[in-house]
Amino acid sequence: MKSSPLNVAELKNINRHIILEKLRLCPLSRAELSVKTGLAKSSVTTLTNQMIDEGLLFEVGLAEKSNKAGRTRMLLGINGDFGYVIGINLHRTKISISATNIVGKILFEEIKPTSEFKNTSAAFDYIKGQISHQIKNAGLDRKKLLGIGVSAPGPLDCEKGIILTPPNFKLFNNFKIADELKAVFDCPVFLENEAVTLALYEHYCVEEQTNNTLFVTVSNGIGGALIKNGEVYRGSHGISGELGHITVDPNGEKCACGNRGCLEQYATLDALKRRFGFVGYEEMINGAIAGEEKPLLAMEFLIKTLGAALVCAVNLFDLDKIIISGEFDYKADWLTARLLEYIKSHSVICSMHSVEVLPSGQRGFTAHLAATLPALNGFFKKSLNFDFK
Amino acid sequence: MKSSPLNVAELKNINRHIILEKLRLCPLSRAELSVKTGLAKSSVTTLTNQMIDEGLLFEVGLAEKSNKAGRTRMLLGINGDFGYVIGINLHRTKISISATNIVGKILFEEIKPTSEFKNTSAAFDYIKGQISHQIKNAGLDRKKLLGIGVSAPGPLDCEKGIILTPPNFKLFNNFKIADELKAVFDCPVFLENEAVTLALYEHYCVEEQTNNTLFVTVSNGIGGALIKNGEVYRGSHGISGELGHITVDPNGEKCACGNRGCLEQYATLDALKRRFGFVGYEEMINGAIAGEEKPLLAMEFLIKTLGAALVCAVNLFDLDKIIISGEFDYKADWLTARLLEYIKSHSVICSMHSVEVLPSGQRGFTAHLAATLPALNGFFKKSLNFDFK
DNA sequence: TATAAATAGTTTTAAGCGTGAACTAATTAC
DNA sequence: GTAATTAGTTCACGCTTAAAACTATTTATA
Repeated sequence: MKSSPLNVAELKNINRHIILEKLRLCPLSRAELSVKTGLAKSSVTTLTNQMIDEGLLFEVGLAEKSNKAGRTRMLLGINGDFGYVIGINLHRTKISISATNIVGKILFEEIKPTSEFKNTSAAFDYIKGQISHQIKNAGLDRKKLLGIGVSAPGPLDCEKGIILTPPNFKLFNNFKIADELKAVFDCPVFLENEAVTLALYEHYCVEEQTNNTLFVTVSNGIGGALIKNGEVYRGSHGISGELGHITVDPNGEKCACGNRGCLEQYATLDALKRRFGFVGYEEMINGAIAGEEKPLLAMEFLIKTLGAALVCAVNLFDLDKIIISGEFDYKADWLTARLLEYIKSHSVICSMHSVEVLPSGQRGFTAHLAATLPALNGFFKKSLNFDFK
Repeated sequence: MKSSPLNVAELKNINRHIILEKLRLCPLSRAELSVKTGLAKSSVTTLTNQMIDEGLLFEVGLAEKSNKAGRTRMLLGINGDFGYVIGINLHRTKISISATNIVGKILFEEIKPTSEFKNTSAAFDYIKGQISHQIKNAGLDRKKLLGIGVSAPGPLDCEKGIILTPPNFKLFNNFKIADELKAVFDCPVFLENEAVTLALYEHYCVEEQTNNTLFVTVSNGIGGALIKNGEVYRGSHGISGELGHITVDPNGEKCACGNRGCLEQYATLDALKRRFGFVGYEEMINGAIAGEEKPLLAMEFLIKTLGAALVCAVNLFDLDKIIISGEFDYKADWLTARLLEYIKSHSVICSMHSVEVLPSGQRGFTAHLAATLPALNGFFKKSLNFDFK
């Protein structure tokens, strides 16, 4: 109801963030910033010098001489030491805690199996204790903690920061994790599902200019995260992207969700194992690539079911990029090429423009580090959400 | 690539629009505007007085006395005479042209069958001529034309304002209607599909606070428009919401889109007629309400197929409201109640929060008038799209 | 009827913003 | 060594919003 109008202070804040966003990827000179942001040279000088004084930026050094006439550019970069963010990845089998500074340098990481904790308070005590301990251990300034990101299995209430009632994950049932962490560490807390954090990774570190990307993670369930022009699309309640419950076969088995023949019953590794009797995905995909009959059958089944759901998503969201992550992200080119083929021949959208299907290809980058990204994103986007209504 | 940073002029513009947006629904006093917008009283005075000078606002009159101490509020309202917008609805069978002023008062409307035009230029000449003629006829000032909205059957390139290649609609094949109209009338032109314009109607004139609403129109095809917090969700290419091609039966008939068993083959009036041999929808729905066996069977078929697609949309978009418009918007309560029931028992989302299914209930308000809304929306939202990147 | 209290709206003043023009700084081409 | 070119700074200016003191108008109360 109440709006957030703009005053001059917020105006400045917004322009500062526009500069920050430009510098996130690589150092730039003041002159380049002026061109790229549209701000006057003098304004860039004022703002950047203030940010340097505050320790948020620093003068990286003179750019290489360019054979062009004129003074050499002084490159400005984001000062990683300005602050750091923490990522907590709550997984069904393990809890991980990690930290990176604002330019993504890893400061610490630690993983522990969930089996070690007998109840919520034990697990949460561990989290609190470990964060404090690691901050001290790494010699970090408590005041420079800019935010905590938490990724957890859905369903979540991202806005309120509550882990609702995830199946097979009783450890944090109905847990107000954002409030709890805020109370202890006095910093912004961002709760997201794992697909969203991985999608943010793709946006932050891999992609240049994505338009409308669906990030699909396949594990126990099948999650989807939609990123539109760098923004996470959220439904009414921050849930959205429940890809796993697209109907693949209206006459299929009953699913816990109330529907029949949901994608999750067909296109997960477990489902394929059950149906086709494989042990691991490597066996399946290698066999399929080699052209063996049985593995090919299984993969065709996967392509047909997952493909059908993706066609539905492409038609509804008008996607131009789909990124596959999770269980099937191994020798994934074979799968993605065939999924693309399926989508191309089954979607109306594809008659109008092209769609890409890509493997996430970030096996070096673990999901637990991605948990830091919502906090990083929060820092970089901070105070940009002024409201029109 | 290039950003649009904020300067003080744009800042003012934004705050002016925040005020305008508040006044769109009902007159308010300066004091109330101050509270609702968050702007200081003095700022509201400055801005509103300027807008009054420009003729955009006017003093409606003193509010009714309220038994409270203090000076009586002077209500401010939007001055309808400030300007007007034109809406052109290009339908397969008819072309309509209409105009309303900025507070929605109808200034003129005219409908003509498409059969009267033998080619594109004849039809477009008619449109140009009629607009000019009607503007003159109604005694309107050409300079006060604030924008033209065009609704047309998809596929469209809304951004570039091009009608692409709609099936069964050869009259405007690959027609750059926005450019053509801009050249003649020198004002902003907004091209949208009909579902979007109707959804905007729902947002502008009916709803108070919608969050995530899917607007479904059923006619020859089945279109969907998603409105999130008053913004139309657009996919990568302004298409999105291709609800009609959600797969309902993977083993169904081949569809022109390349897929099998698309919703459009089941849940349109034509499809139901083919399958169940009815003449009109009235017959079907009245029979179903009366409990007759055959009509009930047909309606159950409709509920199951349309319901399945809606479940898919609910799961993906995390909707909280679905509005049904078009062919089935007659005695629609019966249908919407049953669709809701179906969705509730088949969607994961519904286990977390409630979803509404409503008939659009705007049969008084014709689609051709809705064509004005993109232009109106453009006027009210103007210059609010500053870019972070 | 007078007065206090409350609310609406205006005026004045101040602090802060981005900008453009004029400036200095540093480099290359000739 | 000089001119041309690019990078970056300084400063006056016009603009913004906001806070405080102000006027205007109403109700409650005595």
